[in-house]
Parts: sequence; structure tokens; C-alpha cells
Amino acid sequence: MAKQGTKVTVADIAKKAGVSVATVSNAMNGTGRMAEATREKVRKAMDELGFVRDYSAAKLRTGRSRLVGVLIQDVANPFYGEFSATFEAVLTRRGFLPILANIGEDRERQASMIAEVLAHGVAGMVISPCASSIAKDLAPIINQRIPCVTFVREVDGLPFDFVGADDYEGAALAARQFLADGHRNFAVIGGLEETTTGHLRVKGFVETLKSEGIAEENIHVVQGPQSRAFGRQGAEELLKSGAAFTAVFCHNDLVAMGASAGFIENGRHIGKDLSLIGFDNLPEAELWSPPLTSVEIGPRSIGDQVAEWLVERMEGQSGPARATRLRPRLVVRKSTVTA
Amino acid sequence: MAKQGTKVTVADIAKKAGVSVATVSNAMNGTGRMAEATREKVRKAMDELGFVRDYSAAKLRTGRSRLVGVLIQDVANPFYGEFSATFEAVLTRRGFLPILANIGEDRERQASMIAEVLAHGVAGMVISPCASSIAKDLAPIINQRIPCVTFVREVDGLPFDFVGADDYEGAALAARQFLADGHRNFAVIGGLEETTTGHLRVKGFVETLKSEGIAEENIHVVQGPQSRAFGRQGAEELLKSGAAFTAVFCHNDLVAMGASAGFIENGRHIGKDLSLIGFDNLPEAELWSPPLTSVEIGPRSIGDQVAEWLVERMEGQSGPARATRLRPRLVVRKSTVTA
DNA sequence: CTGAAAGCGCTTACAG
DNA sequence: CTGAAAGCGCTTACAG
Repeated sequence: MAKQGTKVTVADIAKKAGVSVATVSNAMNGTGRMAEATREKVRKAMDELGFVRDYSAAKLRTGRSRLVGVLIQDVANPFYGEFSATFEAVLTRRGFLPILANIGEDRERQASMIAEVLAHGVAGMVISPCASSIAKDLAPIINQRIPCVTFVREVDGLPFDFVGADDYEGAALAARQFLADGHRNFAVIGGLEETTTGHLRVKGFVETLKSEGIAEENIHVVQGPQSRAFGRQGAEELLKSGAAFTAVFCHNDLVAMGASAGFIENGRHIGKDLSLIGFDNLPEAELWSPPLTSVEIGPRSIGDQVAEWLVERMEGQSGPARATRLRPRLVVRKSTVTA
Repeated sequence: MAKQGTKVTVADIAKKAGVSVATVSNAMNGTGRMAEATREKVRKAMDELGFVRDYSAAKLRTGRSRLVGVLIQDVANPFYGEFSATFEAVLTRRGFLPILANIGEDRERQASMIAEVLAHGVAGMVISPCASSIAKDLAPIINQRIPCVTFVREVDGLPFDFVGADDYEGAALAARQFLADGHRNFAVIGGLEETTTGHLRVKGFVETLKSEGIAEENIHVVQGPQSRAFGRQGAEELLKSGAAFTAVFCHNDLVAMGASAGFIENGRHIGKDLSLIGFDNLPEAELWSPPLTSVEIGPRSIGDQVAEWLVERMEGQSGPARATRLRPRLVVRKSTVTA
């Protein structure tokens, strides 16, 4: 059935089907009008010759591509895994395919991956910028005039749509829950201060507590990378400092899971003598023991919104840059108890 | 600095630098020999004009591409997330970029994603085939003569390299641990029988027990999708059946985490009256409460090996298809106790 | 090294 | 619908 060896082109299909190359192209792309019988003839010829179209030739001719760049911190981080899965589902449904690159927290790698992805001629791009990014780092995307949506982490001065969560409010929800449960001594295992998420979550938590009369010396903050390892390390640091606290807010669920292990190993009992709140409400949060109270922001909602906006832009919609911060929701489970 | 509007081509660079297009191309690709001063002139012109090379044009001309297709079940599954991160790291270091597509357990989607990825002119492809796949499903890859490595799930009759884990032996390790701990009544929450992993893990576990004198009626098996949700459902089914068991082997850690929640909600105590073993040793296993005993097979080792073999093939290495099943290792933690 | 040219496989404007 | 042709931006063989 499939011809092997030399490449099958639209010209071969045209000859086989007894039509012009223009008709083959139109049949493939659903452009122009044509009798159903003609379309069927073309389809049959393609099948018989084992035709595989060549998007890179089409891209060269039209300037249009069906590839989309996705630059994230690390796809092994479950938050970005969930995001990517949703984003990919929407994009492939629309006929696009994602090119994925992990950039870590490395501005140099981010720059070189932006360049690589652009060189592949993507139709659009989405990026959650690495820590300490500034607008200039993303300039090549602007110069290429391709649509881009940033997400999760915001960078000032960019002409791109942004989709994130209301990090400040999410942290405030955690603070209010702890206060309602009667806690008076707090700790935070926060994310990197050089990211908007890291900064805003610590800020939202601390400011909310202070506005309710909690003194600064009763709020102990450590900050670092948003990883399981740092969660555990943060827990150990807090314990070693001798600080008194009964309620711990973590940058995200990964950090909370690491912290949970760190606290338990050192004799604390989550959901008994220690309350713990995470962020993201990953699938594991519900299954955790005890089930983890978490601020839900929905990587899947973010993925959907990012994909929608990017597709709109790729389809030519113009207008000023939009920004949305999805409303968080606190999912209370057994890791939080009254003081 | 960067010219906006019209596209900057090698011809523009050549004119600006006062060299030929051949020299520009050679400078870009490190081909031919040339004075360092010439190379520098070209680099400078590229910078000043904001040149972005066009791989799709190069691909059309040479037939060679720097894109690689990655077809997996679901990147939101942490196992595939870890795999993808490792694979991506190796591939980008070698100058390739991955196109990622999730195929679920859907043969039709698998077929259409294979076609899409091929149409983008990838230099190679890696795929963990969906359940019930047969060799014919992957025929388009063979016809296109592009290198391919399959992994995790094996399909008979394919001329591709395969990288997986020794699933049978991994399950046997779990069985032997339970036996050594004195258990006599067992349950399995297995994966889909239509995948080699699902089939071999159940088989390895059950056969090992039987060979040690355990009767079939003391081994209760349920099988289904390798998800958290099925883990919980499987736990509930097993409890409802009234079967007696003190040791449960799960297809993987995701299933084990779901099962863990299901058992705990129904009054069982993991690491006390119930022993639990997972598979994959995800980062969460160590942090779980109680820490989860798991068969380690290493998505990262698999990612490394798949990437190495694919790159070798893309660089032209021929020879018969290779297959390796990485040796599993049981990581014993507190979710397993003596009966 | 230069310079001029061909050609990869498409899409599309054009005349019929 | 056909048919013939141009051209997207590269790489590369060729003669110098």
C-alpha cells in the first residue's frame, strides 16, 4: 500500500487522481469548493500512495505554522504537567501541536530556548517566565511579532496576555482559615521572592495576619525554590530555629508534601498539633494522609484560558493585552484543625 | 537593534557582512572552514539585523529536521512527566526539540497523532503505545523510515528499539517481600491487561506467590486503568468483596496513592493492619504517610536510555532493533510490615 | 573564500 | 475545476 523510498508529493497525488495540484491542495485543506467525488478521488490516491504531507514546505510558502512553543519551568512539576496536558488537549483539537521546553530558573537557558523555538517558526508561544525575568528577556518574541501568552508568573512591561491566579487573595484565604481556627503563631515556607507567585503569596499571607493584629515576631518566614526538597528543608529549618508555631502555610502542594514529611519525621503530627495549608490543590492533596487543605487555583483552568487566548490571537484577534487572575478557592481538609 | 516588519534572510546577512550566502550558511552551521574574523563579521550582522533562522526552510532543502516527536499516554501522569523532563533535557542538549502529544489509551487518537507528528517532518520519534496497540498501528513510522524508540509498553513485531523495565521481576520482588514478611492473603490492584505492563506485573506477582505455595483463592485481583481514581475504586471493590487480605500490590504509585486513601477511609491502617507496595517510586512515595514501599524502575533512567538510543539512530547508526528491560529495585519503607 | 543558481514541497494567483 | 508557474528561505554543488 504505502510507497516506500522516494517521497510522495502533491504532484504524485495529482497525477494518480487525475486532477491538478491545486485541487489536491484544496482537498487537503478544505479550501475552494469541489465535488465530493473529486475530494474522494484525492483521498483515495493519498491512501494508496501513502502520502504524508509536509508542513514545513507549507510553512515556508505561507508563513503560517501549526506549531506552538510551550516554555515552562519543568514539566516534571505536577502543576506544569497538569497545565501542559490541558493546554495540549485544546491545542491539538484546533490542529496545533506543542513544542515543549523546560527552562528551569535559568535566564540564559530561557533566552536560548526562546530563540530555538522561534527558529522553528512557531505560530504562537506560551511561557511561564523563569525567576528574575525582565521584559527585555522576551523581546525576541515581540520582534518576531508572534502571539504570546504569559502565565502564572507575571513580568512587567510586556504586551502579551497574562493568565494567572490571584496569588495574594489565595494566601489571604489561608491566613483567614488559620485565624478562624484560633491559631496565633505562624510559619510560611514560601517560594522564590524573585517570582511574582513567591512574592505575592508570602505578602498576602503576612499582610492579612498583620491586619488582624498578629505581630511580626509571631510569623516565621523561610523562602526558597518551589520544590519538595525545599519543603522538607524549610520544615527542618523552622524546627531548628526553635520558633513556636501551630500553623504553616506553604508556597504550593509540592512544598507542603516535603514539609509534611519533614515535620512528621521530627515528631509533629499534621492535623493534630500542626495545621498545614498548601497551594494548587494537586490530585495528591486529596489522597494525602491526612488529606491536605489547599488553595485551589486549577492548572487545568489556567491551561484552558491560556489556550483560548492564544488561539484567538493566532487567529488574528488584535486589541490591547489582557490579564486575568483566576479566583482561588480554599479546599478545607483534615490537615487543618483548631489550635 | 532588531529590524522589525519584513523577514531577515541569509541574503540580508550576507550583504550586511559583505560575504556570500554560502559563507553565512557555513558560519551558522559550523560547516566548511573559515577565518574567525569572517565568522565574527557574520555573527555581528546577525545580531544587528535581529536575524532568526528558519529551520523549516532548512528542513525542506536538506530533508533533515531538529524536531522529535514524543507520544505518551498523558504528561499529567507523573511517571511520564519525569520521563519527559529527562528526555527533553538530553534532546535539547543535542540540539533537538520535542513535539509532545498525549494519546491516552485511544488507538484512533494515536494514529492521528502519529500522522500529525510525521507531517511536521520530525527527525525521530519515541512512543509508549496505548493499550491494545498492534504493530500495524505504527506502520506509518516505518514507512517514513524515521528512527523510533518504543518504551515502557512493548508491542510485538516492531523493528524499533525498546526500553522498558523488567515488569515481571519487579512484581516478583514485591511478592517475595510480602512472603518474607509472613503474609498469606493477598490482593492486587493491577493495570490494564491490554498493556504489557499491566499484564506482566499481575503475572509476575501471582506466579511468584503460587510458586511459593500460595493458593489461587488467597490472591484477589482487580484490574483497570493506571489512575489514582482506579486505585481508590479498586480498594473499595476489594473491601466490598469481603475478601481477606493483609498485603496489596498496586500497578504503580498513582494507583497505590488512590488505594491508600480508599483503604484509610474505610478504616484500614496502612503499615499496621495492611501492607502496601507501589511501583515506579515516584518522588511522592518517600514523602507519603506512611512512606510507601515501591518498586523503583526510574522514569529518568528510561528517559536517558530512550534519548541515547534515539540520538544514535538519528545520527545514522543502523543495526538490528535492540531491547532492554531495566532491572527493578525494591525500596522498602514503612507501608510494609510483618503480618 | 565568492557569486550565481538550482531545488526541496508546498500554496496560490492567474488565465482559461 | 485545469494547467503552468512563481516563490517562500534555506543549503549545496559548481566554477572561479
